[in-house]
Order: sequence, then C-alpha cells, then structure tokens
Amino acid sequence: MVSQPEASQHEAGQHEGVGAWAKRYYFTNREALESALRPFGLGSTQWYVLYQLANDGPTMQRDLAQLLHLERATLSGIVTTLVRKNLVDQVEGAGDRRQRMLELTAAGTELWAKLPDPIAEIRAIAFGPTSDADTRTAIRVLREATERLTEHMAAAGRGDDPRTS
Amino acid sequence: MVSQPEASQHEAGQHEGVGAWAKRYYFTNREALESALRPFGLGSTQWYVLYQLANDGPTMQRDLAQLLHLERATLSGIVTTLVRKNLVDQVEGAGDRRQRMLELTAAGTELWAKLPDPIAEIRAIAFGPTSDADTRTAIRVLREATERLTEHMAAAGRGDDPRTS
DNA sequence: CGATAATCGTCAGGTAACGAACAAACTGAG
DNA sequence: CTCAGTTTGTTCGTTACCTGACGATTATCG
Repeated sequence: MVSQPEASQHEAGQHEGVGAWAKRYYFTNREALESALRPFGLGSTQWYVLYQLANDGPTMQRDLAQLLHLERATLSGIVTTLVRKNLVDQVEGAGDRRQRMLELTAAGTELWAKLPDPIAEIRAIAFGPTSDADTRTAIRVLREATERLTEHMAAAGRGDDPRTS
Repeated sequence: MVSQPEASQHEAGQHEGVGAWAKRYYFTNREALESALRPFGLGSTQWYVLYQLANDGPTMQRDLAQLLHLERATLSGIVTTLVRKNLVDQVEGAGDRRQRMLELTAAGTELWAKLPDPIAEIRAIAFGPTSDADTRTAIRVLREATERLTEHMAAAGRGDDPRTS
C-alpha cells in the first residue's frame, strides 16, 4: 500500500509499478541483445562470459559466477556450450584440482574482435534521451529495493525476527 | 550489503547501469514471490493468472496473454499446469470454437481465498522507504527505455532505415 | 593421522520466457 | 459456395534462470 494511490482497478500490468516495468525492461533489453547477437550464434549470457574473459583475462569459473551474479550450476551449462563451440577453454586449476580456469581460445579471441558492442548501442537507444539525474535515480531505486528484499529474505531464512533479540 | 568493497571502476556488473539493476531486481523480486508462494505449490506467473481471474472474472485466454504481456505459447503452458492442478477450467469459447475461456474452479476460488497477497507485501518491503517521486521517476525511466527499444526493434524488423528513402 | 566439514563443478528437475511450425476454426473475395 | 488467408491455441526446441543432490577434492580439527 504505502505508495501510489493507484486509482484505477483493472489493468494488472499497470497496477504493479516498478516491478512490472523492471521485468518488461529486462526482457525487452534481452531481446534486443539477443537479436543483435543472433547472427554470431551467441546468447546474451554467453556474450557476458566472453566479455569478461576478453576484458579481464583468464578467470576462475567460481569467480566468474560471482561477477555475473549467476549460480554455479547455471554457469556450468553456459560454459559447456561455449566449450562445445570451441570459443572457451576450460582447464584444470593450478593448485586446486576442483577448480576450473576459463580462457578464450584463439577462435574465441578472433570472434570477439569481430563482435559489435551491443550493450553500448542498446544503452544509447534506451537511455540516450534520459537525463543523468533520472538515470541515477532509477538505478538507486532499483538497487535499494533489491538490497531491502535480499536482506529481508536472508533474515527470514535465518528465522531472524528483529523483535526476537 | 555490509561488505562489498565494490566502489571501484570497471566491474562488469556496475558498468551496465539500469539494465543490470533491472535484471537483478526482477530476479530478486521473483525469488521473493516464489518463496512466498511455494507453500501453496504455485509459481509466480501462475499466481498472476489466478489474480486476474479472481479479480476480473472469466477471461478469454487470448485476452489474458495481452493483459499479462505473455506470448500465446507461454500462457498455454501455464494454463495447462493450472488445469492439471484443477484450479482453472478451460472451456470452449461461446461463439468461436477456437477460443478458450478461462475461469476459476471451486478449488481455485477456495485456494485464492486462503492465499496471501505477496505483491503488496513485497512492494511494502522493497519500496516502502522510497519516496513517491523517486518511484515515479524510476517507473518513467524504465517505461520510456522500454518504449524506445521496442520502437527501435520494430523499425529494424521492418527494414525501416530512415536513410533508405 | 583420520574422520568430518567445506568447496567446486556437474547433473537432474523445475519454472518462465521466446519463436517457429502446425491444425482447427473462422472470415472474406470471388 | 469455395478456397486462400487469418486467428487461436498447442507442441516442440532453445535459452536462461533457479534448487537440490552428488562425486571429487581439499581443508580442518580432534
């Protein structure tokens, strides 16, 4: 309740506010990304992995999961795909044989050089006409909301009722 | 948040701005929704369908797809699931036998009465402390960005290059 | 040292979303 | 009336997320 008088009654879409628009933007953005990447046979998440490897060099798979905010299991599948396409090498970790080190193959490096930067393009289209102040506000609102939810769920998970001190 | 030295410069997450946070908020929000709904054996989108049917009464499947911004194919699966759970009836349309009318079953109505409203709760937690003005700005930024991207993709799809007179 | 605990990657199973291709049903031109 | 085209829902294949469980490994502590 709190917020928005929200006036009207029907329209499940509108009624939802930030959540609904965050969702719609996420999917629209992903669609744009993927249609830009389709000619190269890449999915959006695959692109992010290549981006990371191209910019920060070889990376431990475990670290990559954190950088991209993905679960280990999710990343595992993506990496398998990229290895199958021969764009990424997955080699056994140096000291620790549980870990895997990821790096671009020659073919991966070559492909990366040819790739456009769809992120920059999409950002230009989507937020070009938006003022920096508004953009910053939007980021802050989303970030704070995410943080509050994360914290709340962590607390609930712990059975951590603040009143139960 | 506590930890995260973050702050610094490159970091693939940050670098993306609104897009990355829209994504993170979307997934965090969905996780919260789903953990609230898990005890009832419902997924988030299934909940939205019930919400719609409970509030606006029986609805044509085709209209529901529009209301919830889903593709026919996506909704088809969701509906199948709800029918299998005996929460929704899918009956042949009156005049047009291609169409399907959806409505809650008795069991569906009963379950709905017992359900909490996780949306309201989540909104309170996520946006309670955020000013209305900031919330409205965030919505506007996301909405405008979505519209620009949609328009751009539609134009590209049509092969509608302004320079190609 | 050896049992136990934690970490890492993978697999299996589930949800949600998409597009392409299809059959059935409707619509409209001729 | 008939046949081509459209609409509606379904099915299938793909991507991308998640959990939970498991095997292999490494770390820790009694």
